[in-house]
Amino acid sequence: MSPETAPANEPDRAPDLEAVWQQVQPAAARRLLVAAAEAFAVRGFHATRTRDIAQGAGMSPAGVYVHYRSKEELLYRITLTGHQQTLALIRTATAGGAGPTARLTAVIAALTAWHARQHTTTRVIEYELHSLTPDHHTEIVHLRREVDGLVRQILADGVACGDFDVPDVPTTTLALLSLSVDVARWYHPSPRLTPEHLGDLYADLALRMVGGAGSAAVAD
Amino acid sequence: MSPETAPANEPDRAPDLEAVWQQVQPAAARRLLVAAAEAFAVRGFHATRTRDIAQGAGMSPAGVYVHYRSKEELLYRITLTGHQQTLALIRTATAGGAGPTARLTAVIAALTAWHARQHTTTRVIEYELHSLTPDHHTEIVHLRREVDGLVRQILADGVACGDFDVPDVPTTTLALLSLSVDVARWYHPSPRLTPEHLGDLYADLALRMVGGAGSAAVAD
DNA sequence: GTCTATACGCCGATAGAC
DNA sequence: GTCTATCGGCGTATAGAC
Repeated sequence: MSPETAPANEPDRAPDLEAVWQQVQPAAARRLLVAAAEAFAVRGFHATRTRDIAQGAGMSPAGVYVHYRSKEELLYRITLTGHQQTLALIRTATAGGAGPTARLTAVIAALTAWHARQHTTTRVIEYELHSLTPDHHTEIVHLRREVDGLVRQILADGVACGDFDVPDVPTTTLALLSLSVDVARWYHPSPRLTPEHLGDLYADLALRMVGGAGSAAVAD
Repeated sequence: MSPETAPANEPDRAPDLEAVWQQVQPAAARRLLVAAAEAFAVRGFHATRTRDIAQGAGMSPAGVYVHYRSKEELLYRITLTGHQQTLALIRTATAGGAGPTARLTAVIAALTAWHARQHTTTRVIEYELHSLTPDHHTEIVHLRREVDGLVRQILADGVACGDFDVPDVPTTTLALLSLSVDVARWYHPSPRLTPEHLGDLYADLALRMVGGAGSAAVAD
């Protein structure tokens, strides 16, 4: 392989997508994960053939089973890692003991930008859950409950100290998470609407939704 | 079939789901549509076997092809009718020449309640688009653009007359539609959270998001 | 670890009787 | 219009050489 051309089995991919799986070793296992995530995101789990994944990773069909026991295990690894990263993201954004307003805007901005920048990965982890085995599905649902609990706590704190005005905390929590999650469904990269810009817009919308300070632009 | 028992090929279904397809004739074609919508919603298009659909409609596997040319045609009919009903819903809610505030709350309440009550159907029409043939997919995307345009116009009108404060109309339109669409993903029937109640809650959230009157609770 | 070749079951769709 | 029977093809996963 000459230095001026990329190897044939390393397709030219968005660097962001590779970055998510950087720590996966060996390289062949990582290429398979990335290829699987791309295929699952575009076609869905059941419409993706193991041949698609192998070809995307520059391998023969049989090569998949050296690194993973089944197609479902690929989905599981993607989904598990994705949810762990989502949780880490939220915990980072809420750390430091800031007030509810700062925590809410930080979380929504980060979560939204993550769903936009990694829309390929997040499309899989948000919309292909039902293709997991029952055991794996149960495990992921537990992680999703943690996500819900962390955001709900911010709203509860904001209501308790009077910063927020929220008639129905559980449903508003769902609505806020809905906004960010659904970004994975429709977002495509655009110079007009970068992940960071969208994150800021959505953080502002979130603040308005909870009746927080800065949301009363109309009252001026 | 005795009068006190339901016929074996008419499973005990939510009446709401039957109501959506009431006008489809003959009855066998309707039963197939309903069975397909249920199966597609739970398992997804590619994980659903024609045998599942036939069994759900109380027919043999071959019976499907008397009424539909392919499994994809079933998905297409469900998706097309669903989008037509969505558009009709929005047009009804915006009719009458009311102001932007009344139109927005009516549309969001109706759209949200529709996604909740018909979460089985809407889960299919919102999340299985990618399994349509290219031609059918293109046709549906046109209908979706109409939906987007109708909601965007409400926001534009509200901004023009000063009722709304929206920094980015296209993105806020997407966010509002996101909220309602995503209901199809997570909603399940609950006495605490009826479709109508959720619709009212979301209409209030929508008004806050656009900085409309009644959203400035914090400013008092 | 990667390949070629293939086993084996499943699925969409059709044939043809009634 | 519905059935029984079945075709042809595809797709996951494995066997075994290198």
